[in-house]
Amino acid sequence: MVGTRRSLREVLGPVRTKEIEEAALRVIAARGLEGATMQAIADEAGLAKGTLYLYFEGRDELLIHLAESAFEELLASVDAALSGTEPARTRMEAGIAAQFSFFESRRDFFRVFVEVVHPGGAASARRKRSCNPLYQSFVSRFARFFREAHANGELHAPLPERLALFMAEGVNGLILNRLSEPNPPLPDEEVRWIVDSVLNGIEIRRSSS
Amino acid sequence: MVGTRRSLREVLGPVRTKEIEEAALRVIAARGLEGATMQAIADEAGLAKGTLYLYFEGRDELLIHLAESAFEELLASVDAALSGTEPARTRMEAGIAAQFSFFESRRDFFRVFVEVVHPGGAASARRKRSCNPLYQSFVSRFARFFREAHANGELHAPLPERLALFMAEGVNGLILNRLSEPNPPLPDEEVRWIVDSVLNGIEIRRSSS
Amino acid sequence: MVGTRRSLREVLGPVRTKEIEEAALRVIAARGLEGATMQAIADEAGLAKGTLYLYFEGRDELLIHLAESAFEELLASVDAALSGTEPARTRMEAGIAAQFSFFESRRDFFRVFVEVVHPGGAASARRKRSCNPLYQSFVSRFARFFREAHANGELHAPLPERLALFMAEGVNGLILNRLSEPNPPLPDEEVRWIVDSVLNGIEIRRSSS
Amino acid sequence: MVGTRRSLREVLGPVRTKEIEEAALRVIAARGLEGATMQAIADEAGLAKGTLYLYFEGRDELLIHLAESAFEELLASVDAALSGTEPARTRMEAGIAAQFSFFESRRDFFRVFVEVVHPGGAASARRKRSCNPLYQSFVSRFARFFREAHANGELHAPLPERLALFMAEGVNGLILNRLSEPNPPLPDEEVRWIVDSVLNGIEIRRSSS
DNA sequence: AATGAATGAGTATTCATTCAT
DNA sequence: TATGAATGAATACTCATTCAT
Repeated sequence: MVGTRRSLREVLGPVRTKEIEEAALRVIAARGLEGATMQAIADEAGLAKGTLYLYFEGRDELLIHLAESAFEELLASVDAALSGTEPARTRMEAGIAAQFSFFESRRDFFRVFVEVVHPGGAASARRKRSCNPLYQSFVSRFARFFREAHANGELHAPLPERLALFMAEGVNGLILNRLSEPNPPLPDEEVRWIVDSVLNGIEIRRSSS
Repeated sequence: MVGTRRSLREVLGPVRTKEIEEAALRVIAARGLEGATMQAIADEAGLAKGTLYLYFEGRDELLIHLAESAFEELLASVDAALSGTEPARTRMEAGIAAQFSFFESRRDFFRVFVEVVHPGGAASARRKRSCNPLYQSFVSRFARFFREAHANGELHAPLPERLALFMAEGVNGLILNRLSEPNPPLPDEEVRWIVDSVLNGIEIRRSSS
Repeated sequence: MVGTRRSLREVLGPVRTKEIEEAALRVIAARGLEGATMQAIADEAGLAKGTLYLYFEGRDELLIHLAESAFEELLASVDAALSGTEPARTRMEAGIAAQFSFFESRRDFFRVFVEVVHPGGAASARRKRSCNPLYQSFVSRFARFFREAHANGELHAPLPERLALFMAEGVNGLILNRLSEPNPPLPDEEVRWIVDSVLNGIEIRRSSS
Repeated sequence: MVGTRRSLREVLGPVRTKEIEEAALRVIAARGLEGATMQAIADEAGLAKGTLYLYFEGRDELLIHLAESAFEELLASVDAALSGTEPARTRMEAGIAAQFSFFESRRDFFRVFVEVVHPGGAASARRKRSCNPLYQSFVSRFARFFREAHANGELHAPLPERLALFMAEGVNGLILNRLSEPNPPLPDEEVRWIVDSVLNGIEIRRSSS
């Protein structure tokens, strides 16, 4: 009995936490990051404003936690995509496709991601810099992939970290752009085109016959 | 003499405008975009709050003007770099180097750039969406370059706009990253590496003997 | 008990609203409409500035609500006075006495009344013009009275709306004047004198013997 | 020569003063009293903001002076109308007609009149109470008229000051109302109706057969 | 005498956070 | 645990007034 009670509490906490996070996500989707006031989140969650502070220290912590939760998903799906025994090209396509689908399915969260992630961005005075590691760990997945493929002799990637960052940001730019495009191409096509361009290069080499 | 007097006054306007812009830039550098309150900018400029409103209609206009001023410089230098008769590789290196040096010399402004430019970002509700064209015109310089090089047979760039965006964002990512690196490589090296990677591709093609 | 608690909360809203309105009234009395800043009202109410916004959407809404609340009282008492079966003279005296006592007991609010009511007044750009109907409905009570008395053959009032307005403003002028008079006559005397003058006329008609 | 110079100065002062007052009047007409900022008045007058302070101590003094100037006109025309040897009814009609035409020809100024004149009105904290006398002197013209007509045996006006005030305000109410009427009657008709009502009274007296 | 750049106190309003219930 | 009333610091913006030129 006592055990039941205790576990109820222990279970309720994470549940409420999740509810609040999801409410916050919906609010951000609808009204932007700036419009995501504590009141708006509380309303959306069907809770009182003060209750939010029982589960999060404050607004900043809530947003950071939001980003972290989302990132865990992203990392998991990128990891799954990049690992395996297929050729590097195949895995790279899968990894970037994962990046695409993550942000496409949460396009509204994308802005939070961008803002929370870029260190020193807008509200950085308040927000802890510690959000950065999130992005680092995302990028570093690709970096590891490049490093291994380089070691394998599959890819020529002597600067895997930089390459990973370059790719990640370039892809993000494309995804962001898609948000404002009326009829963007299918994600898969875009992924294939990116990977193809980067792997093959875009320079036309004249055959010295 | 009278002419001198008059010109003094006429000159003061642009000077103050510039002073304020520079103060704003410094504040943004130190405290982020959100921390760039009118009071903080006025303090930094050694002026009274109200004085700012003699030169700018309001905060939004000031920030937009800031971005525009900077962009004009960027566009001019990118244009100069990309035009010419040298081979595509050379010009591309020059163009990206221009992008590098622009942001390296104004690294603090980078954030404004990013935020003002990305439509829908944090404070976008207030800001006019019209800032977007700034970024568009920057990217479109590279797009045009790719389109022409594609027509020339110098590059394989069937989707020049997307490629330009991908490159621009990728490069921005690298620049941004440099801000937090203790000892970043020389910009020129980094530029060469990027261009090389993109032009040649990173896949190692086995000779089919 | 639980019911008591709940009703406590539900009761607090109107109470606070009333408190704020009364504080606002006091401030207006002491410092004029323009001096009735949100800060001043909050101070007078013993509340924080922000609290005011929990009960009123903003300054304009507060002032309008103030006027409306007061008007409802006025209308009710004028209605009661003008209706009935007594002779027109008696009811008219009662109606004007109601107008008198309303403004005498709230002399400080009089200014709000005047300003809020007169369309196009000072701060009218902000305020919705819709306040006007308040005054209209007050005047129209007298207009109806005159119209009916005219139909009855009790009074000669072929232009009841104009007459009502003329009377209302004339009486207001007298009330306003009383505010600065050291020893104004008793309201009742003044009312009788007004009604007498208007009903009998002031011209001395010589008997044509 | 010296004399000429000096007189130039002496003449310029009043001229500028007049120019500024007229500019102020135009601004008030167009933008309301609250919109009559020093800048707006200066622009309208084709002068610099600072110049206004050479002719008026400040905004309040300017507005008061404005009211005073206008009142002098009003008083003169009312005086002319009320004096004479015609019967009281005729002179009273002329006096009220003067009041009508004054405000009809300066309808935009009417609001200033109302606000500046009513002691304790909106901005009264700043404005000196001394504006009141303006209104007093206007009203007192009618008061004197009633007193004399009472003494003459032409009118029954035992309380001439109150009657004058009552009439003045009542008439003002009608004028003000005309501002928002689409097709107000001719002023002369309205004047005749008012005077007739007040002189004859509106009560229908049954003949005691 | 005339200017207009500079000032800064003052305004309404927002919202993260606290705490008594 | 949950509430939501209360808070007050912070923000953008206005405008009467001053004063060096």
